[in-house]
Amino acid sequence: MKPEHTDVTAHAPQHQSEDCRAVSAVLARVGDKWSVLIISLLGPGPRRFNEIKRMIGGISQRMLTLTLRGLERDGLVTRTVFPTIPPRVEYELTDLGKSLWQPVEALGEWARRHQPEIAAAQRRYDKRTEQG
Amino acid sequence: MKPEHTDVTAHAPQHQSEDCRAVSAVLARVGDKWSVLIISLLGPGPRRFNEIKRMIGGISQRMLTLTLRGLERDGLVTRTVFPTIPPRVEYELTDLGKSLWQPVEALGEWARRHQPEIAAAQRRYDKRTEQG
DNA sequence: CCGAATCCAAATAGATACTG
DNA sequence: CAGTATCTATTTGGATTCGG
Repeated sequence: MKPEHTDVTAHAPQHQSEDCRAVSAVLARVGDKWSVLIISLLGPGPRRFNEIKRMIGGISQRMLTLTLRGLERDGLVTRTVFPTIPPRVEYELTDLGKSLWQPVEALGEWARRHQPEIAAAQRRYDKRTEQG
Repeated sequence: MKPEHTDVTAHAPQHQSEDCRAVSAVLARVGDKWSVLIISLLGPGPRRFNEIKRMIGGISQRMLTLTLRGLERDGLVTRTVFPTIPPRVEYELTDLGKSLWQPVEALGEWARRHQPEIAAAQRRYDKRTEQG
């Protein structure tokens, strides 16, 4: 394992404004394959590990663990262990996570509305460029 | 090269709702390291290749080319070649791209506001977990 | 049930050199 | 100026096995 966590201030070395770097770094973190999806799922309330796994469907145990750890590290979700048998772990958005949920949903809304346009644009592009 | 372009409908095989998959796929595409940053930069108006490169600062020529191609394929930016010497190529948001610019800016706004909180959360987490 | 550890394949990103 | 080509390093992700 050892994800060797990245620092939100690390990325993008040179002439950028601080703002630009900060935005870029946060988005690089939150814009991985699963984070926004999980944040979106956690919006309505807390969820258990395998519950999230089932809802997403295409994620491996490993990636779910890694992604949740990352979100926890960023202060976006909390992880609560119930010492029962069998064990039970719940993940829930923090206040910070909830504040992120809103712009994420806005983006999700956009994606739902415009996904057909994007698919159409891709088909046009591919048709034009497949030896055209 | 050969990026072997991904289809927005490709991703996430199983039990998800169509919506969930669509959102996930669009976000996976747009949520790479540079796309949102470029969309953000292109909001105010068209830019030339090296202009974008300088503004971002930490991007390689190759990745800028690939990212712009992807955005063009998705119908989010247009690429206009001016047949002058030296050559000049301008990139500009399409209407679809402009409609995406708004939620992207919302996310950027969030990132700017909360970046210090995230950095702080990361420090706390790292301190707690560095052999704690 | 909720993970951690390990191994391995594939996708991604950077450096460099070259071209119209 | 705006790319393309190639080669390599790094990152990422899945499959599997193991443990509390």
